[in-house]
Amino acid sequence: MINITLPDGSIKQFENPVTGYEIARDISPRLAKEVLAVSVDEELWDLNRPIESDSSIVLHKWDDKEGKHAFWHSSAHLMAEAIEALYPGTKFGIGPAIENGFYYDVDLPEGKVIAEKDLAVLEKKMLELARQKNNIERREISKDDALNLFKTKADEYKIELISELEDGTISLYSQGGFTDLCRGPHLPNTADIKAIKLLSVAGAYWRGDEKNKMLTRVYGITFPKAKLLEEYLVLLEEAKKRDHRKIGREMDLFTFSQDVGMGLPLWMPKGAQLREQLETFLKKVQKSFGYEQVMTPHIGDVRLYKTSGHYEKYGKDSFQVINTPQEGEEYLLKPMNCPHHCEIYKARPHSYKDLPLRYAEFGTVYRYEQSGELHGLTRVRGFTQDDAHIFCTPDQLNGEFKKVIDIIFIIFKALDFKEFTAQISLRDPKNTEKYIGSDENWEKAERAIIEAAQEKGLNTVTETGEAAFYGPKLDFMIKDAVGRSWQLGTIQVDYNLPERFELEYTGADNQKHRPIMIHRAPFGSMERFVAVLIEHTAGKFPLWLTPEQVVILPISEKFNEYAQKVSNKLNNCDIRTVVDDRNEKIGRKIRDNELKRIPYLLIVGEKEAETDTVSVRRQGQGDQGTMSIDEFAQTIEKEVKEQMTSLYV
RNA sequence: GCUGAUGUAGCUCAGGGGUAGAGCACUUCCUUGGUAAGGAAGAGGUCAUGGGUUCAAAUCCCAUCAUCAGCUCCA
Repeated sequence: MINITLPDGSIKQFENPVTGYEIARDISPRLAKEVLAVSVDEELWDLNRPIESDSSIVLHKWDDKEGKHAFWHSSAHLMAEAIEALYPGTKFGIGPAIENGFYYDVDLPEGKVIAEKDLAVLEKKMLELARQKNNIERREISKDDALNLFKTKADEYKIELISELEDGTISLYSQGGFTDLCRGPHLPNTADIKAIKLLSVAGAYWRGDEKNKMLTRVYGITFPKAKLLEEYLVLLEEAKKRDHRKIGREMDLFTFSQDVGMGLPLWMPKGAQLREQLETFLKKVQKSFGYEQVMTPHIGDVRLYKTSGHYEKYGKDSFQVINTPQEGEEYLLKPMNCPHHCEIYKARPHSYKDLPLRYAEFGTVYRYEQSGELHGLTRVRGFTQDDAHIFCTPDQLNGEFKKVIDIIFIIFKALDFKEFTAQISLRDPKNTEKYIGSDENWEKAERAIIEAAQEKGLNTVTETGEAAFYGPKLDFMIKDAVGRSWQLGTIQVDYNLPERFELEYTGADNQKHRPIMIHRAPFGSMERFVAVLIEHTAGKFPLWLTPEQVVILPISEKFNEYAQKVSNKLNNCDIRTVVDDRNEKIGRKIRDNELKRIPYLLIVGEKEAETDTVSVRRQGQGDQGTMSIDEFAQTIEKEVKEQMTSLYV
């Protein structure tokens, strides 16, 4: 008798060894149809692998991660089978499932290439093979047998992988005429793969090491239903339409110039307006949390970064030292604001009564990024951090840390980021030379973060080895409107820089003590944040933030003067308004300004000019009727105020 | 940085060893209008840069630069 415990705690009993598929069928035929893989005591198994002892199981369908994973992993095998059929003699590297789909790295026979245009043929072959409804079968073999098998195929990649495996843990999966080394799990049959799209092909080094041979990597995605593929392709299109580089150009927000240099964004008036709005908002929030603005220059003496440790860690890979012509002094473009802020702290003696001190600065920093890493506003060489450093006592650390989390919550709420997770990044204990500072301080800092995150009830994941060199981090990742994840804000606890800079305060005991520093940037960088915001909103920013809130459209040039009067009036109420006085018909002006994502359009003609009114059109909602100028101004003020006050709740 | 693709007007893109193309945007004129494209004319390009091949190069070759994608997801 075998007892199978289901996730709801209920137990099913079976006489003989039973497979995941059989259990699903026992529950309902519909479930049996949909189930893709099974977790047996938290280990992922194939559906048709017999369970021989008492276990807890979870059945995975398409809608959970494990189900998709098995589906895509099998799809990778199906693609490999198709590649082997079309390009005999191909050697195979690895072919995992990834977040959205799968890839396979292959080494094609001499003289053969797979180009974008070949993907359609490959897709067709995959569908043809899937329709053969071949079972995917698992087989466990000894290490020697595995080695021999792939030696006959002369597949040095698989041989390399096998030689690193323990004997007794090696499994093969076969479908049709194709066999691959694989841990699994897989679908029972390739026939479940109904819709296939191969997305791209690119080079990738074997095991990610540029000293190794470059293999051909083919990316693809598959679905159990054609409709799901269609939806996915629509989503891809949508993501493409939201590309901040495209929208940034369309909306005249920012630009790049080869003559200024790569990765150095230029903010145009509307983009600058947007940034200013964000900065004003954050400054206001921070002020209410007791922050003080400071300002520091863009360069600093090399000694500063030697003290902080940045020079040693990043100096070689950074923008190089700037020398003064006469004295030969050495300066660096600042890659961080923290050393400057430490010097501000140091400029005066401090009592425990002064703490916490919270120094904030929209500080522009410059970092060398490899040319191939640059990407729009999300990866640049010069950017402005919404930086602040909190100097506090050990007693204050937990409270201060939690207050920073509150600020981040306010920002996410203000900008409608509803879904987010937090990542606790700890140091890699096996690789301590990557970090500065004592073990004791690291432990304290890591504990502080874990506790604060817990007390705030954050949904966290923990990654070891992802810490900054001077301290552990709590990073926030948001999900945007089309489901993509972005890393934004960061909070870091740091015991090390205060030590390196010999920061002190006098305690109640009249002794010198060392403050603790919190580094934090809720937006991360203004550049990156604006990019994410553009992609999240598709350029349709909330009213309080958008560079142009209102455009006035005179029916004909006869009413330009009235339009200008209305515009002046609204601008006096701090409503950002312009007049579209082009010699065009009203339909045209509406169309153009809707496409420019203007929230409110005001149509003014004879009727309105006579009665001091405006005809209001809300973006995407059409005609909203007529109201007086004052009434409209109040509506806007109210809407903005509601958006802003909801931010502080 | 490495691998590959791309680079033609402000934008989106066609073309292609022998006088540089379209649509949109822009300028001027006509039109003066009522809720998503009125009409006409015009201007705008050393075809990324530098070399080479050729009677002739925007086109073919090489190099450089930039942009895009991948190189981070590890059977």
